[in-house]
Amino acid sequence: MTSKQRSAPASLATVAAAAGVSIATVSRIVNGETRRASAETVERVRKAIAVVGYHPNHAGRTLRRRESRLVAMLAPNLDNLVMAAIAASTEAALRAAGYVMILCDTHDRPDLQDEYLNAMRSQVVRGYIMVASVPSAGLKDFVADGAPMVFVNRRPPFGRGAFVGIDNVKAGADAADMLWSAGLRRCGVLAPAQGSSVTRDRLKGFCGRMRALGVTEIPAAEAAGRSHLEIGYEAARRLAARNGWLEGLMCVSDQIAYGAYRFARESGIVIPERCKLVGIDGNPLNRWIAPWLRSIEVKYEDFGEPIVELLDHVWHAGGDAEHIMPHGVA
Amino acid sequence: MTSKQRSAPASLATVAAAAGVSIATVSRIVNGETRRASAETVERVRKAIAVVGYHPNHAGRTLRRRESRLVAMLAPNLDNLVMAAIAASTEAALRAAGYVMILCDTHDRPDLQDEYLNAMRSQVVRGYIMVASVPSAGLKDFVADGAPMVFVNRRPPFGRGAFVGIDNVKAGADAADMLWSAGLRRCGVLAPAQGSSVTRDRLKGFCGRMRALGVTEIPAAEAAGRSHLEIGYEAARRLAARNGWLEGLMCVSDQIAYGAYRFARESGIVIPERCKLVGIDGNPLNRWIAPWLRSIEVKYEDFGEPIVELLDHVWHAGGDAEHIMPHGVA
DNA sequence: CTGAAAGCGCTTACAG
DNA sequence: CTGAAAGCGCTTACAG
Repeated sequence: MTSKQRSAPASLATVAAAAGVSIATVSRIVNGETRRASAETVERVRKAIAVVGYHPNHAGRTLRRRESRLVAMLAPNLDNLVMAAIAASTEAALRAAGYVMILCDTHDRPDLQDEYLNAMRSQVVRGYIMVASVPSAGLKDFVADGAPMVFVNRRPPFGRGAFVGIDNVKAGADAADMLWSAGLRRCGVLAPAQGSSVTRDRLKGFCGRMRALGVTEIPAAEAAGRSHLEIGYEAARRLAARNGWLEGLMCVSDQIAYGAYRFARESGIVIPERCKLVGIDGNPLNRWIAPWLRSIEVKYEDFGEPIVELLDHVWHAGGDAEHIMPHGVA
Repeated sequence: MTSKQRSAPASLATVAAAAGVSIATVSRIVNGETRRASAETVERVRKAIAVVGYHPNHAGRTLRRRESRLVAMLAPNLDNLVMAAIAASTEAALRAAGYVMILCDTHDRPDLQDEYLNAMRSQVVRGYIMVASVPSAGLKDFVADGAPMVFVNRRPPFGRGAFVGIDNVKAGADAADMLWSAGLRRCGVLAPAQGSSVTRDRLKGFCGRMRALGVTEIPAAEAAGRSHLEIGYEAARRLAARNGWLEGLMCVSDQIAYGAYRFARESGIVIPERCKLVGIDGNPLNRWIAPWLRSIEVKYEDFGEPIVELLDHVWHAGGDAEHIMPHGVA
């Protein structure tokens, strides 16, 4: 039975004393360098470790090695299954490589992003995974300093950097094809007001393809805000007020489609009979409760591997790099 | 312009040399002890900090102080908006109190939970927030050792510990009332097979209330698995196969209701006309795309504050404690 | 095969 | 008001 009193935790010195060997020897054995020690010593140290209940203290190791096994992920929010899928897969890939991921919620705010960047540097993290980063003074400094970074979804805001994401221009074009091949000719677009590179590219791809198909007029509505749900609702309201209900709507993200769906329902419009919705992201909830939504599928649960690969690349080779993920048409 | 070469980061010693003062003085000023230094010295040090680009290294501080500002949250998954809301609010509350949260995804697996507990102890974290923890050997040891822990949603598995969650028995009873007051008399229950304390309490409350209302037969179906979506689908299938479609279904969680909804749709059953669904959790997506679901509302975005309060309690006062959160009937 | 020793960056009584 | 010094736990050439 373990005592309920908290005593000073055992250190290498405690183990060394218990085993009657030097600290250096214990350190080597703890770190798996067992071939350079006699079997008998290894055994004695192992026993001592169990007896005194030793657990390594990474502060000491980090201080000495000048690097930790921590990797920071900065994400704009957690309330989106897209983020959850990216975070979960990256966490798994990092863990498999022996790293621990710290997930920071920046709320899409530059000031919080900088606060976290500084906090993470103080933790001596080994790398930064910036999911949908926002341009900020601190980020600019980190990039200039050559901090090991991988950007996800949104492209590096200051040029340099590794990138993992889909071809958003193509995804937008595919969304156009989806509506077109369903026979719809008069379609609108719903998007966030202050678009990131993601939004811009998806719009560009969609409109480009539509024009190539001979469509000259593409009604569009935007709305500001942080929640794509609310953006979708408001943009749908504006578009309907201006252009009435169109045959189809291309929504820059599935969450925007969810918002548009709600406004349609409240307006007595039946989706998809009266108006077809197409989104981008392939939200995993679609097949369960949003069967009315057709979406460009992105396998965010596959992002973890290439993200860690690129981080590795940044560590060892350095220099820019990108990994474009495939997307599907469900 | 910052150099693109990475040089050794500035330490207190760098600053001290640049300012022509001792390391101790710089340390004091960095830590805000400015009243014990002359204004002139403070100014000189501040300037030196800016010039050499100093940023504190927490490894050194943690080693010396024998404690960090890190708090670990272990959660069974991220792919549920319930978790996202708890994580986001806790992160905000911790940040306001000067702590940094590390979010770990245990995938509801005892082995991973133990792996993370050990990793977090090595990071010298100051506390552990166990969201829906699972019983494990490591957890038992940590509890016995008196590690500072707050349990969320699921009760402490080994007796001792602080707890934040709702009154699940009452929530189950409220769900029963919801169906009853809608005039439904023949209702079934959908639940996960290996129920946690959450599931058990919700079922207990529901069945107890139903019996009190004179209902003697309550058809129930269970299914195993990790995904409540799939559990809901499968349990609905089993119940329908055994009892046909009932008037109403009480789903232990909203995610289970989503699963049941899909099975109903695939079976040509119209929800809610043919069968009413009641869930528990108040998933924020309901109002957007699941208007057919009535749910017992839980404000998970309010959990952060009491969680941090209880952690504080554990640190200072110690001993068991609990904070029961209210829930609503939407 | 093993150990003594230096040093990572920081804090903190203590002395002055 | 300021500094010299010890020490937190660990790793790692180096010597033997």
